[in-house]
This record gives sequence, C-alpha cells and structure tokens, in this order.
Amino acid sequence: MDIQYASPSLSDPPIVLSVADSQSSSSSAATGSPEPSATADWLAKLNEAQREAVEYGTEDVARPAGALLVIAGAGSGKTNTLAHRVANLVVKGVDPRRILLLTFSRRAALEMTRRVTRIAGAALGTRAALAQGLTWSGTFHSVGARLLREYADLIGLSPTFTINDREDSADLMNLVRHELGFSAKEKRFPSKSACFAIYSRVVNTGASLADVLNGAFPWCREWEADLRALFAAYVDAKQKQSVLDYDDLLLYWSHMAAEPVIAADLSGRFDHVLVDEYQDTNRLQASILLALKPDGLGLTVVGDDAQSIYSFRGATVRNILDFPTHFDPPAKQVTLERNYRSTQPILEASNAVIGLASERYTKNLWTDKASAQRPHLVTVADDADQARYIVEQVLAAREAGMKLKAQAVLFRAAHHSAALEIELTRRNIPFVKFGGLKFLDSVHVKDVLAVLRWAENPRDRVAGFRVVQLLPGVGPATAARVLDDIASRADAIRSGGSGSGTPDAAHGVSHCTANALAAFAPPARALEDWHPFVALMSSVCARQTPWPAEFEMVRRWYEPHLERNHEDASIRQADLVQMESIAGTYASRERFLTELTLDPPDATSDESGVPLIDEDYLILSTIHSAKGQEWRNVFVLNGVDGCIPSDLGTGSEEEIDEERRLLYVAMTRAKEDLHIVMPQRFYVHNQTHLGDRHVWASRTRFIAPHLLPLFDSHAWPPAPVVAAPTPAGLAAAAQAKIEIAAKLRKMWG
DNA sequence: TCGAGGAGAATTTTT
DNA sequence: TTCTCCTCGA
Repeated sequence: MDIQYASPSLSDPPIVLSVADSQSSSSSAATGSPEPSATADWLAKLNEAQREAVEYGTEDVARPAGALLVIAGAGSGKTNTLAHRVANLVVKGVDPRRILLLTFSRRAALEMTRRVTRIAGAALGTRAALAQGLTWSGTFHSVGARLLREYADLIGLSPTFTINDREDSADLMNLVRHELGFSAKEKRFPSKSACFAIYSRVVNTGASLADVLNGAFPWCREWEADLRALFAAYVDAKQKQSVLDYDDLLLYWSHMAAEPVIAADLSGRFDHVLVDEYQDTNRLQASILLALKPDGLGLTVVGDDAQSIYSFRGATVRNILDFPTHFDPPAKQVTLERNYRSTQPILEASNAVIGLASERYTKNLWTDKASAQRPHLVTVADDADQARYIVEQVLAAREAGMKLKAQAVLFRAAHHSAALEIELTRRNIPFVKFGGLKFLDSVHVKDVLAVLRWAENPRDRVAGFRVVQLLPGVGPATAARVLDDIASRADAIRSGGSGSGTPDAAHGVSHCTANALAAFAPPARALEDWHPFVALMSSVCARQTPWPAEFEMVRRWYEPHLERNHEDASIRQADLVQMESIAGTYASRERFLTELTLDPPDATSDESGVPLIDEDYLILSTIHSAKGQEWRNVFVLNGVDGCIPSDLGTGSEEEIDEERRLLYVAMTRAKEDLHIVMPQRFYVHNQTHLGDRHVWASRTRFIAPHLLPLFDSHAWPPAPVVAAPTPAGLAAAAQAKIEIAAKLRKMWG
C-alpha cells in the first residue's frame, strides 16, 4: 500500500508507453485515426460536461492548455471525471511520472491511482506500465515531504529531517514555553495546544498574529507579545533540531518554489498538475500551486464551494471562487451539476438546506433518480434511544439485504458516537470508526515511535526527552542534562566537519548519541536499566539491524517499561505487535515514520479488535472524514442545535455557514435513505461543578420550519397503538374489572 | 530531583 | 470524565 518511489533523480528516462504501440497491439478500429470519431468508447459513458472537463486542452499534450476549474457538485462523478482526465492525458502520451496529482487524503490518492490504472488500462489494453507510473500522487503534505527531502541540501535542510505530528509539535512548543519561563506566570498562559493552534493558523492563513488572536482566540489577546516571542523561539528550536511540523512542509515548499533557480527545475518536472478538493486548500497551498504553474498551463483544480468544511485549518472558499481570475486569460470553467448518487427527495432536501446559506452558490444539482421516500427526521428521547433507533434500523435494512458496509452513521464530533458504540458492542454488531482519536496518539505507541524518531534524527529533542524519561529515576532535569551532553558533542563535530545538513554530518551526530549516552553517569535508580538502553540506542543509531527487525528490537526493549508504567500493559502490548506488522510493510525506517505521521492509520484498536477487511461492518465516521464517500443508507446523529451547528462554531456568520455546509455534506452522502436523528434531551458533561446535567435540545436551525415538508418527520419509538375497543371486548373488560375488584377484596378477606 | 497525588480546567473537525 | 499542571513528600 506504500507509495512507490521513483529514484530521486531529476532526469528519469522517459517511460515507454506510446499510444501507437499499444493500439497496434490491440485490434481497435480507431487505430491511428485522427478524426474526432476516434474519441474512444471509454469516454462514451461520461456526460457532456464531464467529457468537456476530461478533454479540455488535451488535443496537443505537448503544449498544455491554460488553467481549468471544474466545479463539481456532490455526487456528480467528480473522482471519476478527474480519473478520466488523468487517464486521458496518459493515453495521449503524457508520461505519468510527469503528472502531479494532489488529493486530500492518501485514501483518496489510492482510490484515484486505482481508477486511473483501470480506466487507462482499459483504454490502452494494457495496465502493466501504468500501475507504477503515477508516482506523484498524494496529499500536499506528503508530496511536500518528498520534494523537500530531494532538495534538502539546496535549501539548507538536513535530509534526515523528521516530521512532528500535532502532539509532538505541541510538546516542543511546551518545552520552549518552559525555557522562556512562561509556564510560571501569575496568570495562566495559554495551554500548549492553544499556542500551537494559534501558530498554525497564522502560518496557514497568512494573516497577522493580531488578526488571528482577535478573530479566533480573543481570550489570548493579552498574551500577544509573549506569543510572538514564543513562536520565534519555537521556529528556532525546530531549525536547530531538524524537525518540521505539518505546516513547515507547506511553508518550506512554498518558499522553495519562490526561489527562481529551484522554481524552474521544480515546475519543469511536472507537465500537468491536478488538484482534488480544491475548496479545502488554504492560502499557503494556493501559493504553492501558483508558484508551480504561474501561467496556469497544465493546471486543473476540482472542487465544490458548497462542500468547503476545513476553514478551521485555514482553508478558504476564496481560493476556488477567485481561481479563474488569477490567470490571463481567465481559467476555463466547467460545472458538473448532474448528481448520480442520491434520490430526488434527498437531493431536494439537501439543496434546500444549502440554499439558505448567506452566500449564493453557483449550481443546482439535479438527478433523475426518483423515489417516493423523503429523508427521515426522527425525534427520539435521548442518546440511548438514538442508539437503539439506529441499531434497529440498521438491522432491519440488513435483513432486507443491505450490507452493513453500505450503511454509515455520521456525526459532528468524534465523541458523539460513544453511546452508539456501546450499543453496537453490546449487540455484537461489528463497526469501524473513522475520525477522532488515532491510535498513534496513545502513549505507548508514541513511546516506541519516539525511540525510532530519535535514532532517525538525533537532534530531535522532543523525541529524546521522551525516550530518556522512560527509564525509572530519570525525570525532566536528568533528561535535559543528557540531551545537552549530546548536543554539545554534536556541535563540536559540526563546527569541525564540512557543512551541516549532509548525511555524513547526521551520521556523525548519531555516533554522538551513543557515545554521550555511554559516557553519561545515570542517577542511581536508573543504573540497572542504563546499559540495555545504551546498547539499544547505539545499535539503532548505527542501523545495525535491518528495518522491520529493528522495530521488534525496540518493542522488546520497551516491554518491561510498558509493564512498569501501565496497568493495562497486555492490551497496549497487542497494539505494538499490530504496529510491528504495519512496520513490515514499509521499505525503511524513514518511510515508515514519514508516512505514519502524514497519514496515520484510522482505526483505533481496543479490546474488540478491528474487524477483518472482508467481514461486513457498519461505518461510523465524523462528517469530515466522510468527505468524498457515499453509502446507500446514511444516519446523521444529533441533528440538533448545539451539535450541528456546534456550540463552539456559532460565533460568526462564516462559522455558521460552514456548519451548514457540514450538514449538507453529511446529507449528500446518502444514496437511497437518509435519517437525521434528533435526541430531545441532551446530556452535558463537565459544564458545571455540580456534575452531569441535561438540556433540552431543539431541531437544528438549518432545517427551518418551511423546509419540514421536504422531510418525513416522526417520533421513535412510535406511540403504542391502542386497539379500538369492540363491543365484545368492552363487555369482557367490564367483566374483568369486576373480577379484579373482587380479587382485591379477597386479598384481605 | 522524582513521581505520586490532588486540584482545576476543559471548547470540534485533520494534514 | 479526563487531562494537565502544580505541589509536596520521599
């Protein structure tokens, strides 16, 4: 499942895959024919707009045409269209390795590669060469990481840089915060994650610190000067340690692309750049694209302004709305309005919901899939009933022949599904949850990864700090001394050696780790564990053990520490064993660490275990993670004010509109049946010191009263049906009453 | 200098 | 409830 990497040379030999070759080997009637009728059958299934998007500017692929913007409504065959376009380019003779395909997640990248391979394979009558051809397909972040490693030497970056995920970045921020003495202020300084969130937002939106504080973090305004100092020190620390955070992958890329010398080489590598989900890119990402293709030649972006749901990450709808005018002449625009996914009633309700947005959208989806079933708007008493309703409906649908996998439950926040998960477990219904906590976030996984990260990049202070403190008797103070020792030795080498940042220097620094650890006098309590630790680190730093085996070695070393520190060691142990099998699928330690940070596995493994791939299971997903997916039967949890829109996201008009789009995205995932469930009573945790309490919730404001006719409203469980009494029944009842009265008297008589 | 234990805060979505 | 931070005892 790993992305196959071509050798990092800038001059790959051209791939052998000419149209003439493959067509002469097949018996296609259109062989070599230049007429329009040569438009192959494989495009025949597309509708007119899709076809326009696929064929635009591909008459002469040697001279790519100007920028193309495809506005693709929900369910309009967006992925399919993009895949056809890529396939079409390849069929027309573009070297697939010179196509850069940026998708939103690696899941999407895999799906795209799969489809392109199939479509182009069918068109060409061969699939062999193609499977490995589309090498530059991935998320902005993962492609950025690859490019930065290739150009590292040119831009003064160590090629062995490691990537911090959000937690690690927050930890580093915390270290810096302590060093600056901000933790000891009289009034409490913003928490480490708040600091990091502010920093990240500034980077991604390109706005000023003051604006970000005012707009999104008003309660931190008083700390502006301190935050500025903190961020400066944070950036400094990252550079000293050769670590990059997520934002750096984009930031370095964007700066790199702005350097004329590198820019020429960089944009020369790709004839065509295609971007999926363009509505969810931020300013920084847009600037990268413009730097890659300043004139827009060969640039295609696809997106839907109505599905922009990532503004919290700095994404801005303006990117897609303003795209055409960045170029001269303006970008060609194609709009896909025909929906192939949902039934007419579902689409009508969804259109009505999005139609209430304050900003007008550019398209109206239509379908010819008629159905008599309107979306259900279901009122239930509380969380528990909501879970029972869903279980009942899911099972009923499955009885009727709909697989569990064809059904999904969507929710705003990961914890909304807690009650449902309990009910599903109780009823023995397998499910897989997407979104929310990644299993990389658990302590034990992070511990093991920290050992590997530290070995990969000895300057990574966060990793080292964490690893050394695993030993009993070693706390922050000792850990800091150890790391300072290592750093001073490394500095000595660096100042004596050639330049920093070369692999040789990095290798030298690895030696320092082992030497410094060996020379360090550990505190008495750590004495016993120190030697095995030094042995492990020097082996790992020197790469004495080949890759997947190295993971096992680290895991075995970690075992006793795991048992000492955690009650539930055996469950955590199982996670690590599972991790080890994942590790085996990566070619090297560096690939493993990078890919894992950029695209961590989704499923959390608790005692119940992850269902096997071929088993049938129900999908649980946050709405964000459901992007681009579809199911026959969709349940939306907590369709009430406070959840959608979230209480936290109702500050400004824009935020409310984003929540509205979120509901729209959720609704348009449904192909046949849609249930929006509204618990009336809502338990609120941790709000007051008095413990749990509940509030009465009302229907989400996005389904305004005048939209109700588009839905099928009912309550669950249904009120018990009282049979109309018949004369005979009444007579019997009268008889019974008398008998009861007699019985009651008799009790005491 | 560690590390256990207690007090108090906590805002949701993801690369 | 859970996590994080701080204090205090060893």
